[in-house]
Amino acid sequence: MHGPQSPEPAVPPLRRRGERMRRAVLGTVVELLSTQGLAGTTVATVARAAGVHETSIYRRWRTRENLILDALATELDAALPIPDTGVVREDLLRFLTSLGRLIATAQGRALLRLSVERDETLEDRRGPYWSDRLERAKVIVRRGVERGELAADTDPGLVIEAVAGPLFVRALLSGAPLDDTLVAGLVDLTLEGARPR
Amino acid sequence: MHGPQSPEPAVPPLRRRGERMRRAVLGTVVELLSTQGLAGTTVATVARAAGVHETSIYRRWRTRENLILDALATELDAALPIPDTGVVREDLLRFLTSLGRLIATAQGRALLRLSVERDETLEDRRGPYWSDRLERAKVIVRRGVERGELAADTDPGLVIEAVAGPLFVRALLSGAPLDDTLVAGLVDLTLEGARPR
Amino acid sequence: MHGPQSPEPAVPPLRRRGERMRRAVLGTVVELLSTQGLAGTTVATVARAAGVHETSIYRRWRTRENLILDALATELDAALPIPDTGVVREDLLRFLTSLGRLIATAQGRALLRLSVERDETLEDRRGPYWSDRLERAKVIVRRGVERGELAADTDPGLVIEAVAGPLFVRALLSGAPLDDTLVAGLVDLTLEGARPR
Amino acid sequence: MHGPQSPEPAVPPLRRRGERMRRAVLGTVVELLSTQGLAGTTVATVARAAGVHETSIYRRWRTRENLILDALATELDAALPIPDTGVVREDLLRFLTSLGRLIATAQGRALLRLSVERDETLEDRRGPYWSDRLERAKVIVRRGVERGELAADTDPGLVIEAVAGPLFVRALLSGAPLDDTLVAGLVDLTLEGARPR
DNA sequence: GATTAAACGAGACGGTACGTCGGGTCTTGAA
DNA sequence: TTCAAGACCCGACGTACCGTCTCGTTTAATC
Repeated sequence: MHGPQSPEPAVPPLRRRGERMRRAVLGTVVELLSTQGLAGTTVATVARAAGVHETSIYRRWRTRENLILDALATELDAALPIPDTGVVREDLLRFLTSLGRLIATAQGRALLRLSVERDETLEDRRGPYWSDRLERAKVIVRRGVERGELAADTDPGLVIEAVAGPLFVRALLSGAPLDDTLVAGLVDLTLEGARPR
Repeated sequence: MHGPQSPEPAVPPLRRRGERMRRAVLGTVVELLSTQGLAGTTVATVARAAGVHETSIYRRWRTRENLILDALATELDAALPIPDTGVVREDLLRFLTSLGRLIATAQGRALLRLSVERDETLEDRRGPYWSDRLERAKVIVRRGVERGELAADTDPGLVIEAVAGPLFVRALLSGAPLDDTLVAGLVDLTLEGARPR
Repeated sequence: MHGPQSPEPAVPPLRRRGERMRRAVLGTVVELLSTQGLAGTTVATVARAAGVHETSIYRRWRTRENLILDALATELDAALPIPDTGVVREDLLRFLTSLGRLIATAQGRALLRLSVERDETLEDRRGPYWSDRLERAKVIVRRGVERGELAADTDPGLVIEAVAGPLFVRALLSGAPLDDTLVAGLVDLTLEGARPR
Repeated sequence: MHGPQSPEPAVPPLRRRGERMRRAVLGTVVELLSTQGLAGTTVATVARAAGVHETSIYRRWRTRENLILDALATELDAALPIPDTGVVREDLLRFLTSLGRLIATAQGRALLRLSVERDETLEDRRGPYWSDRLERAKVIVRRGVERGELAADTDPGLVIEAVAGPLFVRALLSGAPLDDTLVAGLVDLTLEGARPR
């Protein structure tokens, strides 16, 4: 407040209160999602747990959906690094492993569900989350092509979808586990194909 | 009510009225799902549209979820044939095309979403629907292996997941289209692999 | 249940539950109005005190206003008898005294205030309450005219308004007391006039 | 603050900017009251229409009530002259006509309603407005008594209440019109009485 | 003409109450 | 027995105002 030697002299020190509140609420949301699940994460609950008034939440986020989405996006951002080991197989393995872990998280599952519940009447701001992450992973394939590891006409998007798709399906539909053997199997299948050699 | 000369002796007597009502309600549900979406398919709406009292629906199906599930399962059953052309590539293409069409249906999408919304507190009766269909498709791969078209150590489940997964992902998350080139690309990628040859 | 010898065979014995609830809620409203005042009579308060769910109240009365109005109208109906002693002065005195007492009641004051708050956007269902009561009192004047006690061209409505008006004004605006000397003064002034005789 | 040679010793200096703001806001309040009614005159509305920040209004008037009251009092003050023609009937006619016109105004009606809404929990600063005006009108009656036009024991307050009361009642409760024949009828009835002569 | 205290702009937040929606249960009368 | 009809319970969502608080900025009177 009085610090004259503050590192950012021109930065407006405003918005302190609002920012604190925002963090507190979003943190509470993520925590509740993990412990109580989606249905248990009601606005009233969040408000109480965060020590904030319900109306304040509605003022800022307008709807429960926005609130939860914001929480998840904020907390999950930058959680999926794109590896670059120089070997495409290794890159895909690491990427898929991270993705699998993310999906297995409480937050991951919550965001997945929300992404699916996109209502017709709602403009969409959720699908993009996952699409973006898959989009960014395409570079792994491109680098493999450049290095000659993969065929020149390989479709990066297709490869990423082929390896990542089953993970989502398992999480969303079958509930089957997402272990390392699955990941390795998928990567190898996609790289080498099922034909006998 | 007690019709003794009923033509079908094995059919449980009674239930005449109930059966008509059941069909009417389930049909209404499917129609509403297509036109109003999942959120718009409320018990009250269904009751009104079907000319039935809400209470009767609750009596029979107990919860809204059961109702919708029943409707979808009834309408969608046996809608996914497993082709057998003698060529694994062709079989996979046909299977995936059917699956894509099914998913693109209003009912298909509705069932998909419902399958995802499985709450922690709810015992699951939905995942199985899709798992079963994928399970049955494994035979396509097995036949390919037997014919020598595929490597002997090919994991049938893995192949099916690899080709089908992206379809689900697109339907649920990205909303990207499910066209023939996607299907062909997936099948070829999975069969031949991405390595240069 | 099956009572064939029921005394009122044609009367629908329905609505038992609803009626009990209605009485309980309306009674609670009147009581709260007396003790907590208008502002303290909130839907939530009423619901709690009546042991009824809030939404049930909204279902039946739709708005708080309707609820309170209904309560007051129900409780106050037929609370204002029109006397007929054969002497116009006596009739007016008694009528005014009743009216004053009614106005002084908690319910009376509440209904008065509500009657005034008639919003422009609302079709009116309140003004009539008091207008009706004044309307019915006109007969007192008419009988006085017939008996020759009052001038033949006396306007009954005018007389009633002249004697009753000040009571309302005191209750609504000045808060001055409504005692017997006021009532007597008003009646005599209206009957005899202020001119010296 | 202590300026000794200040021309107006009692007038507090400062407050130049504030005065412009004050007029703007109060004017807006009255206008909104006329067009939108009491319920539509919310602090936010006033602030927006007056081009002033909400907080500034709260700072100055503390509550919405004070604001509206201040607006009305300022705009309505000195709007009700006490005539003195030398003839009591004429004086009463003129006074009542002015009063009727005032009541019919948007501001008049607004003030009337506010006067009525005085809540138990609120100390009263409104009733006095109308009481004062009626109080001042008593002199009309007193002058009539002095001139011998009215009986010596005439109660001035009673006469004023008797003629003015019905006007308020019509405005507040019945919504009936306040025309000249009503005014004349009331005055004559109160002066001459309803007895046959 | 620079300074300084009061007033104002701006934006949250706390708090109360209203009204709505939808899922699910219970009771009663009638077929 | 089954079903129609109508309430009711219950929990959650979203909205509208009123009033308070904090901080930065302008304005206007004073030095």
